[in-house]
Amino acid sequence: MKEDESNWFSKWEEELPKPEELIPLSQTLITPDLAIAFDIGSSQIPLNHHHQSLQHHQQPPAISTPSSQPNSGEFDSSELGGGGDEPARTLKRPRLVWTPQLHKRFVDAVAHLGIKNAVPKTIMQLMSVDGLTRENVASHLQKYRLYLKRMQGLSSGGGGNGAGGFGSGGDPATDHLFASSPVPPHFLHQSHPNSDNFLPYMPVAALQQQHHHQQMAAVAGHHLHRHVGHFGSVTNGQSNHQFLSRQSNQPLHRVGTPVHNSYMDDLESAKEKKALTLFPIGDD
DNA sequence: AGCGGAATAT
DNA sequence: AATATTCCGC
Repeated sequence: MKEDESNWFSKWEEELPKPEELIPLSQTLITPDLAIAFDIGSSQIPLNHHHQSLQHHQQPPAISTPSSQPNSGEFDSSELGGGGDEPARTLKRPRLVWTPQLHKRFVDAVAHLGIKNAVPKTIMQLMSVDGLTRENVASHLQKYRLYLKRMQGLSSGGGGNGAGGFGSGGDPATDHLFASSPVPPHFLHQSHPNSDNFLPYMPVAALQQQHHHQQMAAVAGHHLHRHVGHFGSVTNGQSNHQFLSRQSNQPLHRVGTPVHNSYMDDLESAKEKKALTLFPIGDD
């Protein structure tokens, strides 16, 4: 059984996002509106591309909520109410789409924090995905917990598979996303009573092993990034290392160039509501 | 005052 | 169904 742990751990190592994989992650959620609003158009953030990124929703009726949004009167725009068409700077974040990659990061973060310390804020920090909000994580976490719970109730046979397959256990319609990442065993067991943190030691070596390849990480406007420096030690004597930490600052070359992944493309063009899709690429 | 979490809304 | 937003207790 201890092999289990080392085993999943090895897996975990392997599954660590490689630099290349991090890129798409980092050019995430900043909408052009936001970028503009922040005047950080300097860098890049090409989101304005036809699909793949934000989307203005239809704005809700009431104009209320005037109090917030210090729009600094620049685009005073009498907002909706009368115009009611282009809510120019009605800043509203696009819905976050939890891609398998993102979810994986989420799971990894939770796994390493231990269920106990895995709270939205901490998870968010560990994930260090730039546009990610605590609310995003909280919402996802809620759903994820339900998923885990449901799974514990079942025979342990079919639950946490996921790698490559799905439907194992016979629920094809199961939570698509959740089934796509390996759920660390301990998740299903129990909330660890007192001796939390099982992680022996983060083989940071493994990370370092990645050597300094082209560590291009951050890409999007590194300006308004809420990058978290690092997490030396959160609260409890958890074993926090700086494993996932990277990206954010590091103005490497702009990668937003020919990274055109034509994937679903207009697949959803039919839809009115597009959501922020971090990275269309889907591998694991 | 903010956070975490369930409830509720879209 | 998937996310977001609200509500409430700490």
